[in-house]
Amino acid sequence: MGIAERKERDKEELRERILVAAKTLFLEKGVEKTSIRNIADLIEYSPGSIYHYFKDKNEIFHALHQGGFQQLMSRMEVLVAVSNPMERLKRMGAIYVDFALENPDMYDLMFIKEAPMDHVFNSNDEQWKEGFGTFNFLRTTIQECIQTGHFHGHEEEALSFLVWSTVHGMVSLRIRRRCEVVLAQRQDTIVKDGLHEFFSILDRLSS
Amino acid sequence: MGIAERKERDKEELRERILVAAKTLFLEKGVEKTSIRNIADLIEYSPGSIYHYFKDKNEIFHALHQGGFQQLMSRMEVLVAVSNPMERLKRMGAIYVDFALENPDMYDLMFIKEAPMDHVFNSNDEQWKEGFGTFNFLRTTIQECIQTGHFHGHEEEALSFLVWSTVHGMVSLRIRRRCEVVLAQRQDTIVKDGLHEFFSILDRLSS
DNA sequence: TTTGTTTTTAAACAGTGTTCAATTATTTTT
DNA sequence: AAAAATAATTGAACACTGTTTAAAAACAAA
Repeated sequence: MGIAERKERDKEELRERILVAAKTLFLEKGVEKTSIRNIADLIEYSPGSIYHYFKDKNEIFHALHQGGFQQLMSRMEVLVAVSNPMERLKRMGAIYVDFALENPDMYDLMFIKEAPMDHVFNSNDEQWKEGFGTFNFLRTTIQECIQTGHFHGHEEEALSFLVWSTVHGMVSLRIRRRCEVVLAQRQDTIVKDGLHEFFSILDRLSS
Repeated sequence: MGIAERKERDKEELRERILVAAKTLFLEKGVEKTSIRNIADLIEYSPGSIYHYFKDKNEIFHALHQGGFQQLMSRMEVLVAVSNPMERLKRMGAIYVDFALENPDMYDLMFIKEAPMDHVFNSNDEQWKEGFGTFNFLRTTIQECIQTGHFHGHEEEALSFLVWSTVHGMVSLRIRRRCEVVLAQRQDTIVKDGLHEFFSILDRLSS
């Protein structure tokens, strides 16, 4: 019965085409300003047919949201080879910032956009555990830092949140263009410079 | 000619009523989900009449945006009485975070939403100087910290950006509900706890 | 070829921001 | 006070939006 399989493939292919079109438009014009009709036009199908592949617009967003976490997670994989937890922590920050600055729109989708977070939260799919996993990786790294004598007197969970917030804050201020008004002359380097300051603070806390 | 003045006042009053209604709805349902018709309903006028007082929905947003900066700035005013720059820096962070958590939608409007940045940037002078002023206040405070022997080896501008990013990161992750999935059990306290960790890091950098 | 199932479509619904000619209210001039 | 001029307000219309649904088309199985 190769026919059922082929139909399955065809269906999966069209689903993928919708996703590609949606991603293109989302990253180009933003989620809010992209309509189902825009997506339908791009793949040359009727608006209604999209609802055969996705329950609603949120589900399309959700699918792309997941993809982003997988990308970020895969970038982090090289870090398992870094045994020194302080070194790993810093490299993690650099990877995070690089990912955000190289894929600002995807980062926006993942961490900034007013997203259908209800959907993400309610979907009991294993899949958003990617995001969970990335944060947990940060937590265990910081735990190791504490175990090896760094960050004395600090609480692991709150400190992890603080570290995440610091890198997120820098890239999101940059992406949402809040530095432009206030730091016009060094827009391009300010995030890297800020990260550098952050590293030097971390180093100072080690000794 | 008191009539012209009275008309002027009446016009200003209705403008204000539109702003109040818009703010109520924006903070209640979000900017995107508030329609001009909703605002018109609330003040019992027709949708079209709103366009006599504001060019478009963005201009309403923009007016509120400005108001937000003035609010934040006025909260900061008590800090001129704090002479110790390190103490002032910490109190500043606390005020910033409190403002954000007490007015999450207004904060969202000011620092997270992407909509009106072109408008803010293009709108001539005065207006965004509020924002500029607040950041400059942070910078001079940090300058004083450096002058009094703190943050040795750090560069003032990048460090200021880092500090801003840290508090912004925490509150924006909270406001955009990115902690919920990953820090479900202590959502309500995580920002305060994170800020506490931040303060203790700052203290450690002082000595 | 006929039946049954899946995919696709066009039309419709209720909503959106915005524009505009027509109406109403108010002020100024005669 | 009546007429003219000006300003404020309206409701209908336009071109969109996300989503639903009955009907049509496409296709597989009998």
